[in-house]
This record gives sequence, C-alpha cells and structure tokens, in this order.
Amino acid sequence: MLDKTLSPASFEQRIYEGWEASGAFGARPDSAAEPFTIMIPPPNVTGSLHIGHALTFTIQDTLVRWRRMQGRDALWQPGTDHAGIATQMVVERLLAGQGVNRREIGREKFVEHVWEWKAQSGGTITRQLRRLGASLDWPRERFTMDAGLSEAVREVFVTLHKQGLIYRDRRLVNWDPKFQTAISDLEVENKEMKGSLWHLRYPVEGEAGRFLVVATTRPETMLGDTAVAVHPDDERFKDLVGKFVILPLTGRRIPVVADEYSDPEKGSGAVKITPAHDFNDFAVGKRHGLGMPSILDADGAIWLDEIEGELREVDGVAEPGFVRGLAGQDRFAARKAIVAELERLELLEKIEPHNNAVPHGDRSGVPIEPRLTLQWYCDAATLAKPAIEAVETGATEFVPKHFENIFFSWMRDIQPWCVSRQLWWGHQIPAWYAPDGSVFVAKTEDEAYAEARAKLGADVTLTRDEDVLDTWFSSALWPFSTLGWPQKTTELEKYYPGDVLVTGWDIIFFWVARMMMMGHHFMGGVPFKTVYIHGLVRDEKGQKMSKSKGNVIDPLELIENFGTDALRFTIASLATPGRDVKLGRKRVEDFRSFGTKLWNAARFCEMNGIAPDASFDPTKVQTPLARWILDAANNAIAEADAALEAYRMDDYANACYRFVWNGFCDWFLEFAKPALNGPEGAEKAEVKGVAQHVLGTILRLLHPVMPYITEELWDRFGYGPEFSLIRTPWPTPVAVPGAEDARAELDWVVKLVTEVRAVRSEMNVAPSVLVPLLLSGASTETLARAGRWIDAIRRLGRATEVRALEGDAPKGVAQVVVDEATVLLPLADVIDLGAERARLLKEKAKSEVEAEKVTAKLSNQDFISRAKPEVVEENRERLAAAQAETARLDAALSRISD
RNA sequence: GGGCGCUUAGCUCAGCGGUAGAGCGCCUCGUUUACACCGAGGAUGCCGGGGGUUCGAAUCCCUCAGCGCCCA
Repeated sequence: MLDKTLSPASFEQRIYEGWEASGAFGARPDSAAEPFTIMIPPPNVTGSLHIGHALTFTIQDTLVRWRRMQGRDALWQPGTDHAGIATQMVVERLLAGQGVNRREIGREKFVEHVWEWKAQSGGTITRQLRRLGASLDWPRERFTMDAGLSEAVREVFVTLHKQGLIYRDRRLVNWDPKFQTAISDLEVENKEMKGSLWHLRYPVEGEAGRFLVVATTRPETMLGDTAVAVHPDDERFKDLVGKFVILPLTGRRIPVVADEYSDPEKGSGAVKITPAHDFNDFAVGKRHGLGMPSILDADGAIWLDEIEGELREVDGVAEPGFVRGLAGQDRFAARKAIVAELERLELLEKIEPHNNAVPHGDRSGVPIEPRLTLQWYCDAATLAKPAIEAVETGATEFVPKHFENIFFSWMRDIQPWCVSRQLWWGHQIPAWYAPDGSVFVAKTEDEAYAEARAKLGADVTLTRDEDVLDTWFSSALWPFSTLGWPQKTTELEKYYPGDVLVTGWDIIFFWVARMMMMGHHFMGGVPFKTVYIHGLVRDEKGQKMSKSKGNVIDPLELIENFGTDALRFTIASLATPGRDVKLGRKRVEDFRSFGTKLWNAARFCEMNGIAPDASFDPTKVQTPLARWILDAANNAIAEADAALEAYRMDDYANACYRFVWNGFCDWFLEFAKPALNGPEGAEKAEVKGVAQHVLGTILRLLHPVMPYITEELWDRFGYGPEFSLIRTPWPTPVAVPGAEDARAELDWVVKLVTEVRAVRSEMNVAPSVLVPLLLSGASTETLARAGRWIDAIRRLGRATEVRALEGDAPKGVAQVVVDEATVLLPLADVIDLGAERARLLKEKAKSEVEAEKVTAKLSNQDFISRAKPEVVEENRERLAAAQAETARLDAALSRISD
C-alpha cells in the first residue's frame, strides 16, 4: 500500500542511486540511435548549488530525460571549471586565516593548496546536482584543468599563435588592483557613483596669468598628463592649439592638441590627456604621438619611476618635493593630497558635484584601474566573423529569437580579448622567453627549447611566462575538449555539434559567444544548433538575489521541505521564455500539492486493484469513458511534445497539470467510481484497464520534470523493474476508435453535471438534498445518454433520478439549459422563486447580449464579404445557439410564472 | 546617448488578428469510503494612455508614459 502521505525524502536518494548504478544516465556512443547532446555549463568546481543552477539544470534535465525516453542517445556532459580568480581568492583567504601569504610559499606550494582545496570541496556541487535529480553522464565528468582539457588549451593557444590570432601587445588593460591581475572588459561592472568634477588651472606657457582650465573626475592622474585636448572647432581655445601649458606639480611642459574627443559641452571644454590611465586618452595619445608615462603601480599606488626624471620646480606651480612625497600613497589618498596642494597653489578653479560611471572588478568589487601592460591578446574580431555568420544563416538559432540581437551587438563591435591573467591558478601560458627577449610558443617546454636552440644556440636558457589564461579560454573549448579533442574520438564524431545549449542571458558574451568562435575555428562548425536562453531567478519581489540583501533562497532547503519534484515542477511552470523567474518559498509550497494530488490519485487506483496490465490494448476499448480518457491523454501527449519541442517548459508543465488534475482526477476517476464499485464484468475490467494504462501514460509524461515521484510510483505499481521508468519509451498517441462520439457524450455529461451543480449552489441547495432531474425538450440521444450515465449523474449531480419531464412542470423548479434540453430541478420546499426568476433573467440577458453582438457582426456587409467563410459560419452558429438559449430561458421563465 | 524587454483579474504570469485565460489568493458551501497539500460553486478585467491599419486589435503599426535590463 502507498503511504497516506507523500514523503519524497523516503525515496529520492534510493532512486537516484538506482538510476546511476544501472548506468541509465550514460550515453551510448556505440548505439545507432540519433544523439542528443547537451553540454553542461560547467559550474565552479568549488561552488555550491544556488537557485539559478536549479533553474538551468531543471530545464536541461527535463529536456535530456524527454529525449532519452524518445529513444535518442542522450549525452548530458557533466563537469566543472576551475574559476581562476574566484578559486584563487578563496584559497588565499583560507591561507591568510592561517597566517600564510601565497607569495611566501611560492607558486608550486600554493597551487598544491588549491588542488587540495579542490579535492576537499570539489565534490559539493556534483553531489548537489544529484539531489536535483540531474541525469548527467557522471563517468564522463570533466574538469577544465584535467590533463586532456589542458592539452586542448595548449593546442588552441599554440595554433592561434601560429595563425597570428594570438599575440602579445602593450596596451591598456582593466587592472584589478586587489587581485593584481588584468581582467577582461566583461569582468568589469560600471557603477554609477556620486563624484566630483574638479576644474584645474594649467598655466599657459609664456603668458603669465593665463590659464587653461581642464575638468577631470580623476585629478590624481594629472601626474601622468602629457597633453590637454580641445575641440578643433572650439573658438575659445583656437589660439592655444599648438602652444604649451605647464603641468602643475610636476612642472612638465605639455602641448595643447586639437582632438574631437574633447567635448566642448562637457566640463570646461578642455580635457587633460593621461594616455596611460584612461582608455579614451590612450586613443588620443596614439593619434598625437604623446608620451605615455604610468604613474600608478600594480596596487593602484602612486609610482614615480617613469616621471621622476622630468620633475622640475616652477615657482607657484610645481614643487618636486611634494610630488616625491606622494610616492607609494594609495590613489584615493593621493587624490586628496593633490587636490589640497592645487588649492593651496590657487590652481583649483572649482569643484562641481558629478555623477559618473566608475568601473569595478566584478569579483573584487574595487574600482579597476586602466593600466599599460604587456599582455596576451586574442584577435576576437577575426574569430567572431564566422560565428556571426552562423547565427545570421541560422546554423545556430537563439530561443527566444530576440537574444540574437544582443549576441550580434556585442560580436560586431568586439574588442581584442585579453586572455592572460596574473594568477597562479589556471592554465599557465605555453610561452617561453629567451634572455634576448624572443618568445617561443609551444605545446611543451621541450619543443620550446628545440625551437630556441635552433635559433639562438645550444646554451640558451628559457623562462616560462608566469601568467595563466582566462578561465573562459578553457570554457570556450568545452563543447569539443570534453569529447576528447584534439584526439579524433568517436564521441567527438558523434556528439559534436551539440543540440542545444541552455544558459541564462547573462552568459551570452562570456561563454556562448566564445564557444561559437572557438568551435567554429577548430571544429569547422557551430558547437550547438540551438541556444536556449532563460531568465535569471529573482526573489518574489523581482529583486536580484544576493547574500548581502539576505534574500537568497537555498534550493537544498526547498528540496528538504517540499521534495525535489516540487521544486522542479515549480521552476518549470514559471519558466516562461526569456523572462526572469520570480521564485519564493511560497510558490514551491503551492506547487507541491500537484505531486500530492498525483500520489493520491495513484493511491486510489491501487486501492481499487488497478495494476499494470501489459495485455491491455487501448485500440480495442469499447466504452465511451475509456475512449474519452484515452483521447484526452492523446491530446495531453501532443501538447507536451509541442511544448517541449518549443522549449516551453511552462506550457509542458501546465498541460500535464491540466490533464492530471482537471481531466484524470476531477472527471475520469469520478466517472469510474460507479463501475469500480460495481460487479465484476467487461465494463469494470475495461475501466480498470484504461485506468492503469492512462496512469502509466501520466507517469511517463511527467517523468522528465518530476522524475522521482513518477519513478517511485512506476516501480511500486510494477509497471516495470525498479528504476526502469527513466528508460521507458515516451508515450505516443494511440488510435482511439470512436473518439469523437465519446467526446461528445462525456462532454455532455460534464456539462450537465456542472450546470446542475452551479444552479444548486446558487440556489443554496445543501448537498444532502437529493433532487430528481427532469429533462424538457431533450432529444432521444440525450435521454439515452442520461440513461447510460445515470449512476455518475446521481453521484456527481446529487440527483435521485434523471428522466424526461412528462406533462406540466411541477411547482417551484430551478432550471438550467443544457444544449437543446432544459433540466428542471423540483425544489418546491427549498427554492426561492424570486431568486430563481432573477437568476434566469440574468442568464437570459447574457444570451441576449451575445445574440446582439453577433447580430451586429453579421449585419455588417463588409464582415460577410471579407471575413473568412468559416468565421462567418461560426458566428451564424453562435447566433443560432444564443437565440435558442434565449427561447429556452423564456420557456423556463413562463414555467415558473403563475 | 544607443538598443532591448515589460505593462492583461488582488498577486504571479500565459495568450500575440476572429466568443479575455491559468495558477495562487479571495468569498460561499461541503465529514459523497484517493486527496482539507481536498471537493463543489462564485466574484473580479476601459488587456498602461492616445492615435492609426483592418470587416474585426489584448494581439499589427505609430506615439506618449511608467518600470526593468544591456551597451556607451
């Protein structure tokens, strides 16, 4: 016997282990079945499951289970990434807690610590994914730092270098002073901040008393100014172009240049140019051949090495001693000191409040610093071209479509990708340097030496590049590196390209775009055919979840309390295309009832001896009830398929919900009760047969989204051996004889019962009062139906009997119109005739309004001539129905008027 | 500044040319032998405003407003 209450905790773990042990998740490279491939977006190896993971992996698992049941050879490739910065940060903090600094212990030791940390915490997320029910092919699990994947990284780096698509360049990067590494544009978040606009007076050379006022949001960078730019058309400064100003504090002589970058409307109209500390200024500097001294070090502190030599004293303007005193000061402290000094020198014109976007490191949270350094770059623009084309031609399609615009906008304006990071945790760049500065890029040290010796002689000593690659560099190779590339494996042959990539819109640039570039370049084709983009999970108020806000919800806690299936079903129901998902504990609690409903329906079946029967043939059923529910099941299967094909998780979940609850439970089981309670015989046998068949269909239909409860019921009922539902074929519609007649018949019964219940409820008739139903104007078919369904109607409509009205209507009846017939409920003792009259008049008014609306339409000549004929015909039928209804209500009214 | 999305029942959201929907919530009734995480019934909408196209607009176009996001 099934327990009275559903307790997911009692079977989830056992079932998952059963599936996993039986190899149900495994891809079958040797099978002839058509593959279905999804690459997992690799979570951070040291991370833990958050609600966003629950969303994306529920969607992926649902798709995978569905396709697997359809007979596809499903590969859901698992794995994790090494998350360079994040992981290094965690381990550094851990060591700091023990009073250890990574620089003290050195690179090798530090990396050992990271591997230890990985060994310790690396299983967390994969364990949690198991709790979510994710049917990943675990034996194929990969890690971006695995030997194989590392080989792929080296291969790609070396190849791209040979092709000139990876190169070293000295240009401005986004420098994170906290982590002391370059980061990519994407890892920078601009935050709107309240700041100031400082107006500084730069004395014009040779014109005593004349100043050029520049406006800046970053006065501390003035130490590195090498020009002042004004707009070429700006009349105010025309005579100054080509002249020089004296840079305060340092005494440097810098030119006034004309450049369109300077906006006459902004600030003072003149802008200081600091090429080594601002991206725009860097461009101006290049255009005008300006010097580019750096004045900040890796910590973001003042650093004078590059300007020390040119400091000179200028009376009332520059004082080398002051500048030297700034050395080593943090950029923000230096700002204060410099502003104060300029004020003292009366070179500060004014300070205006000013809001500006300040770039912050997304991991470190500190303002990033543009810094001139030598880094490795990838020529993203060249790699992007075929990737853009692939989306333009539809080789890869985004779902929903509009996300393609986001992809295009970024890809068409893509900047060189800085791929080197000044970290220790990651793939060390395979580049070696000779003492003379020549660079040897090779897959191994031996190869690098071989090349170096050939070029520079036998006794050359090489030093390897200290830096590692951006984590996304290895993630970009994921769709093929996990399949064994650069080796030519059967997996690579069979599972590349993948079918669909599922991820949130925030990852389009970081990962999707880069996989598209690398996939195309190295595999000669797109890495996946479809990119399904879902929203992000937000709290019930639509706020982004964050630890600092304290509004995060823990998927594991939800699983503990409501079960994995409840969480998954909730997520699926709310996952509307491309929109963010507002999710709270309450939503999961509400949706939990669906699993309970299914459990109880199954329990009812069990109590009535409904059990799997392989000999049952749905195409041979005779009773309208069996035909009707099989037809409804066909419809549910079709809806589920269509929804899943279209990546509409919400539609799929809702179609299942409606069929199970409003079809199977509300009506089928109720209609089945008389037969189930009745004598053994053909009818009862067929009802039981169809019940077990449809319950089995429901379990299969729901399995992708609610894997646990469906497997538990499947096993307990004995539809198959333990843990076999996951491998059971997906249901397909069956040919149902006489479906249309069955639908007409059962729909009529439903309508009759619903109408009778409604009028009883409105007339406040207690359920305990049983009433005969008298049919007036009923066709012989209707009377026959009433006869066939008498037991169900009695039970569901609280009726004593159903028969044709003979002679005059009794006094005091409530009446409802059902198709051509009018149903009379003699309620002389309980009915309020006034209320009944009012009710009938209201009904009549409704049908009259309907008739009027349709009449207006039909009397419009344009409508008759221009609308589609079937629409016109439909409206004619509607009019006839409304008029007939009005007539029957009139008759009903006259019956109760004395 | 450029671009995108959203605005439909109290809440969360489907629908995207042909009779306004779902879930939850709310109100009334209910110990009918699966289920109160239940059953039956009910109420609730100028489909953001304005204009246009069309025989017909929540749905297509324009415009305005508000909210959100992305990129500068």
